[in-house]
Amino acid sequence: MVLFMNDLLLILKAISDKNRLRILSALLSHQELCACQITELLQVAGATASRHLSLMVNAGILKNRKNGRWIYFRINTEDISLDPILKWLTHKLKGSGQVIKDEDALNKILLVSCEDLCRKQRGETTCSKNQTGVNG
Amino acid sequence: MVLFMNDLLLILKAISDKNRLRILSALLSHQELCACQITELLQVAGATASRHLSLMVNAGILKNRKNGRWIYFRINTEDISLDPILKWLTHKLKGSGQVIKDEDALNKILLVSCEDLCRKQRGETTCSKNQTGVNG
DNA sequence: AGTATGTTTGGTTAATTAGCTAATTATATA
DNA sequence: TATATAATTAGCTAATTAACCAAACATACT
Repeated sequence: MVLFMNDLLLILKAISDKNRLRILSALLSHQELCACQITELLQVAGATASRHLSLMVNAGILKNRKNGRWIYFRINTEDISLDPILKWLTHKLKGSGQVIKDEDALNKILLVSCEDLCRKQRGETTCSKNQTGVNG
Repeated sequence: MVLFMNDLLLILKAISDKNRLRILSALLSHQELCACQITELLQVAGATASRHLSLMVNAGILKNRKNGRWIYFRINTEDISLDPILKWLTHKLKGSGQVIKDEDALNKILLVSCEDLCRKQRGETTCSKNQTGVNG
């Protein structure tokens, strides 16, 4: 039960952004993803992905787990009050072109180790400088 | 089925704003409300309420009906794919202090005719100039 | 027809936010 | 202990958005 409308707004704002919806969609089908994998999927600066992720964690939608230098994110399944909206989103997202493209991209990303992924990202200043990678 | 993530984002953005969530909450318990009643509830300029309402109509969440000079808004119950999220929102909003306050305010607003409500609103330039009214 | 009036649209401003780079923090390894 | 490195935070800029007022539009009434 949410006593404050603001808590609900935190959740809603956390999912009403294209990149954050893409993160959620990715995690709906992959359980756990590293920050660097999400960075690679979105093709944004690592700091930007981190901002999105912490916003979603803050809203209670995601949880994270530290494993050495890597941090893995997953959907917060402990809060069962989120179940209905997650189910609704899953249904609404099914068939979306963006989701299909992301699924493809993710499968390629998952073939690369986090070490290699991060090394690649270190080499790039930002995604906007068109370089070939697992995603391009 | 939403083929474009953008359609879903339209819906999500339409409900991830405090004033729009208040509109939705009001319509979840009152079926149909006039633009001037919503303006009075939110205590914003008529133009501002109108903007919020048209955004929600555009997202497919609300429908409107013209009755003479008045325009009545209601939740779009024809799109049954919205049912799950409306139900979830209803549940999440239950007990919220803002919703309770709004419910009180609405009951007072509904005692006044739209004519009187609009006359009152015409007298005010904006809500910020503290005048006594059905809501204050 | 002309006037009154509820709502919407145009135009502006202030606040919010998503993105970047650079600096910092936290962890692993030489 | 020093270095390397994944992720976060700080600080900035550009884009978006919510609010206002004023003007336009649409409907009702004289």
